[in-house]
Amino acid sequence: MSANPLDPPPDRREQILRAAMVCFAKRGFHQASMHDISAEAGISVGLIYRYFENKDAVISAMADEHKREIHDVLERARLAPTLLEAFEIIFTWDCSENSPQIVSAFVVDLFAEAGRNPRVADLVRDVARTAMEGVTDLIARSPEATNLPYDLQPCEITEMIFAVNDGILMRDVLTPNRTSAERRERQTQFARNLWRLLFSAKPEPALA
Amino acid sequence: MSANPLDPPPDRREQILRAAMVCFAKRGFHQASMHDISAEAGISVGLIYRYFENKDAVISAMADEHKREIHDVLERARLAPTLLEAFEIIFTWDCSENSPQIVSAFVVDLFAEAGRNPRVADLVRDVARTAMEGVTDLIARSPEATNLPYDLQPCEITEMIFAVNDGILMRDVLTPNRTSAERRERQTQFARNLWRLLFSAKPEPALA
DNA sequence: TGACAATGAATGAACGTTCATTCATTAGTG
DNA sequence: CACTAATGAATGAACGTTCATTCATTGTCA
Repeated sequence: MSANPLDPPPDRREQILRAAMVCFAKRGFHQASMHDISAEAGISVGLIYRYFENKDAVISAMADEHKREIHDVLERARLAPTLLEAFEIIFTWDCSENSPQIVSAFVVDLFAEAGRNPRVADLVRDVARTAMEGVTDLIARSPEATNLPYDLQPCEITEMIFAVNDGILMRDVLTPNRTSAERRERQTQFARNLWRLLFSAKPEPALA
Repeated sequence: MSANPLDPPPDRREQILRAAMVCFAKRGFHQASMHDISAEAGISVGLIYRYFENKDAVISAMADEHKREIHDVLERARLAPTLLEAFEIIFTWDCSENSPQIVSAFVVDLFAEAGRNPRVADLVRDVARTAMEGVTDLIARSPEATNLPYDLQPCEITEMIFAVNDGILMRDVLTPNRTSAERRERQTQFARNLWRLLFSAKPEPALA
């Protein structure tokens, strides 16, 4: 039952954060108790306080992880060969195989928390700003976007992209029993549709 | 200090729900205590229990109010002379003059709660479904939408509209000190941009 | 007075946090 | 190596606080 002595010692911080993610997604920040988290992690309550000052510190650490994750997504999107593929990466970042629908519940809660906790709001705002700058840059560099439709500003396009992305994420919490593959499929479709609306020339011109 | 005897008797239910909206927006469902609500309403704690079975019933009643409000918005949008004006009504429904940024905080919290409370999820899903059917119908009847762009299905268009709308609402909690007028202006811009992307013919065709 | 509206102190459950204690592991010593 | 001392990760009962909920009491008006 006990760990093999050759195994590396468990990374408690990581273990606690993973358990906290599950509990927060399942019950929300303030309804998930420290006992829930310790039980999910398979450790004692007290041990959490060896690695985190208090419950708020756990929440902040998870927001930090979220920030790092978004950064990674942006990096991957930057490396995509076409703008459409970059879109697809951005729109499906939360469709991980091993954590179905946990991310969206967590992020919606994170925004709700940001609405009343200024420290969390600063963190989320910072992530949002960085991500939007990255995407604006992405669009500016792409050959697809040399002729922007109408007189839309680049930042307006970015805002539209993020609004759509966040909107999907928000609605996702209403359909909790979709598989990762289904969600990925659906969100890819959104990415394609938005890309066509924004950047592709009309294939079938209007009758006039 | 006491009420003028000629005044109509206060509608306690309404009074409590208004106070609850303020408290929920300020602190969230589960951090706002019944004492907070009673203080905000200027009544005693016990009196709340004369009008609501428990705290969950208050939350449900507010979700019901939200449903009725969305219904009203849809009705007003249906009466709008043009589709663009209908869009503007839909996109600015939460920009009430007398309750700045309270609505968005509440709705984000409502979605977060829906992610873990099946009864709330059912309610929100029901609102969402009705609203989307209404908008799909709105689009189908409008002369602007006789030539839908590309091969977008009507329901895909509706999903795009709601994603954008919810996305804006979600991001709104990050900028709490915008005035109602500023938010209205901003959201009207989104409505116009999306409308142009979806329904207006390209004024400047691509070089090819 | 009777009927109902309203109060707010009391209750007990649940929570975040603390800390005295345990014990496997490691270091020190001959 | 054998034996003991020191370490600090890990535990979980206990503490003080907060909260939703109850209900005996008080106020109001016909």
